[in-house]
Parts: sequence; structure tokens; C-alpha cells
Amino acid sequence: LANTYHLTLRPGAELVAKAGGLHKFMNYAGPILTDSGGFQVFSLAKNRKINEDGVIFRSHLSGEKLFFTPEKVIEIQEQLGADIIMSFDECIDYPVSHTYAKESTERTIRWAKRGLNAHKRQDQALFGIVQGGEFADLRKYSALETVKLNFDGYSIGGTSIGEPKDVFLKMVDYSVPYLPEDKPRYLMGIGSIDYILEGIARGVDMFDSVLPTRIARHGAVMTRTGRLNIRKEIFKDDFRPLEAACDCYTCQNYTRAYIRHLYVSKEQLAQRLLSIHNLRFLIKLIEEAREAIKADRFLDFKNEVLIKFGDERGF
RNA sequence: GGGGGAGUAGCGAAGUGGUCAAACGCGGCUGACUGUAAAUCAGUUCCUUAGGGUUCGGUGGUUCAAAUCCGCCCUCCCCCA
Repeated sequence: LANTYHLTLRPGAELVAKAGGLHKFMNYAGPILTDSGGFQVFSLAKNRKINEDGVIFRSHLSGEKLFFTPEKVIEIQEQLGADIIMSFDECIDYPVSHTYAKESTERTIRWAKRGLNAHKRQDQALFGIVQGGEFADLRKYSALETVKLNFDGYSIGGTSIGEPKDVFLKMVDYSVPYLPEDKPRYLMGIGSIDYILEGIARGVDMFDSVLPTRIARHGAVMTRTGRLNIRKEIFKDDFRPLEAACDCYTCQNYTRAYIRHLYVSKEQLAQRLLSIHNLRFLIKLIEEAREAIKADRFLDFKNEVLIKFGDERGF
């Protein structure tokens, strides 16, 4: 996953285009998705102003003004060249009034139309984003109106921004039933084990999140029996891999004791090794979920996984 | 043998009569992080039945009051011989 706002600031979409697009620039042959900057409307709320036409950002790096319209955001993403691109939206804060959520959600739908009209590169899939806050009527309205526009896939946005888990589940429950089964459903920004499994149980196909890499950088390791922090002294002479059953590069080659030593010594390699593990951990989880679905035993699989974590939250 | 300096919580280190259970850092322990302004942030770290109790190398004093002042002792470091 790459980001329109951040890549615009540095190194710039023109440069990425000149390099031949993100795949060539990064030398990455796998699927790439770019987010539209809609999340930065929420996360960088202090530095922006919203109007009907779009969002004016103040660059958090230089202070420079950047005007993002739905059309501009599509144009930038076409230059970046990801496989899947996102419609411009506003990720609504939580908690929020019904009045504001309605106003914002309606605007996001207008922006979705504009973005769709501006979209030229048909080799890229364009997804529309469902908003609506925590409100059932707005989620339904947002989903139905967005689906009417006929996007290549549908994203559920505005979740995991500080709301309690029951509210998160509500948001998903209020959105998914109105999204077609024959197009991808993407739950944006979800990365914890339990949230992913709850999403899959509700019919979601895709996820993305910084969680596995961010917590890895902070020393946290995802394992099937719960979360573990590599900083801890108990791992000082623990010469086992992070997780015995794991087939990742890190677990195949390094011990907890060594990774802890790297971490404590502030060696960046520790962060990379932990990130590799957490990413592989989640991908493996999804692979197994897929197998469980094929075998028509997904709910059992989900329960088995969550029970092993030792608590309801996952970790 | 002569001269000088130092001993404070797990470690380092402030504090030099009351506002000191004692700053700060490290280490330890908890916890957070979810469409990336995050190699970050928060809490905790003498004991406690939570009322309080016992601390600043040891010991004996001075004082209403001592980590802080005085005597003696112990240990360590540096310089000269």
C-alpha cells in the first residue's frame, strides 16, 4: 500500500511516473494499492481545510499548500500507477454528530462521482469508499449510492479510528450487506488478528494496515499464542525463533536472543526482521482462513485462532 | 611512607541542616499503537496489611530537625615516594 498524500510531498508523482510507476520504482512485482489521501483528511486534520471542491492541506514537511480535489487525486494515482486506486473521501472522525456525518458522507459520494468521471486508465481498478460514521442509515445510504456508481470494488472506510470494538463491528455490519458479492470488499486500515477475522466472517475480502509493521518497529511480535515483546529481558538467552511454527525468513534464520540484542542495540535490522515476521504471520493467517472457507469451516477456524490468543481481543 | 579524593535506590548520578522516599539518566516491569507526521508514546520501579514503616558505607554524637554538621571506624580511587 502506498499513499497519494505522502508520495505527493516526497518524491512527487511526476518523479514516480518518470521512473515508470511504483512497480518499477520500487522493483516490486506484486499488487500495489494507493490510498487517496482521504485518511490524511482525518489523521492530519490540524493541517487541512475541507470545502465542497476538495481539501487544502498544509504540508506537514514544508508548510506548502496543496489542494486535493477528487479529480486531482485520481490524476496523481494514475501517475503513481498502482493496480488498485481509491476514490477521494473524508475519513470521518469518531465520535461525530449525525448531522456532520451526513453532510460529510454526502460530499464523499459527490466526490466519488467526480473521481469516477476523471478516471482514465482502465488498467487500474478504482474503488469507491463507504463512509457514514457509526450510523446505520448513513452507512446504508453511503453503500447504496456508492454501489450505484459501479466501481471496480468497494472499500469500507472510517473504521478503527478510536471507536470501541462493538462500534467497529456495527460499522462493518451496517455496510457489508449492501455491497455486491461479486466485487472485492476492502476493509480499510484493519490489521489486528481479531478484527481481520471478524471482517472475514462478515464477508470482507481485503485488508491493509500499518499495525504489523508499526508494532514490529516497537518490538511487538505477533504469534498464534499472543503478543510478545522482544525487548523483554527474558528473551536475553532465548535461542528459539520468534515462533517455532513460522516459515518466515526471520524465524528460519534468527533467534529471539539475537533479535533482542539487535533491538536493544538500536540496530534497524531488528525492526526489519520483526516486520518480516509480522507480515508473514498475517499473510499465513489469511492463507489458512482461505483454506478454512474452502473447507466450509471458517467459523471454527476463527474461534480456534482467537481462543489460542488467550483473550477475546486477540492480543 | 607522604598527599589528595570518594562512598546516595539494581547501575550511573544530583542533592550539602527542614519543602527528601531523595531530581535526572540507564536498566527492569506494565501497557498502547490498526486506509503511516509514530525506530514512538504513557505508566511504574525501597517495604507496606496503604495507616504507615525503614533508608543515603558503619557507628557514636550535635540539633526541635541530619543524606547534608562533628568524632571514630571500614572500603575504594588518584598522585608522589
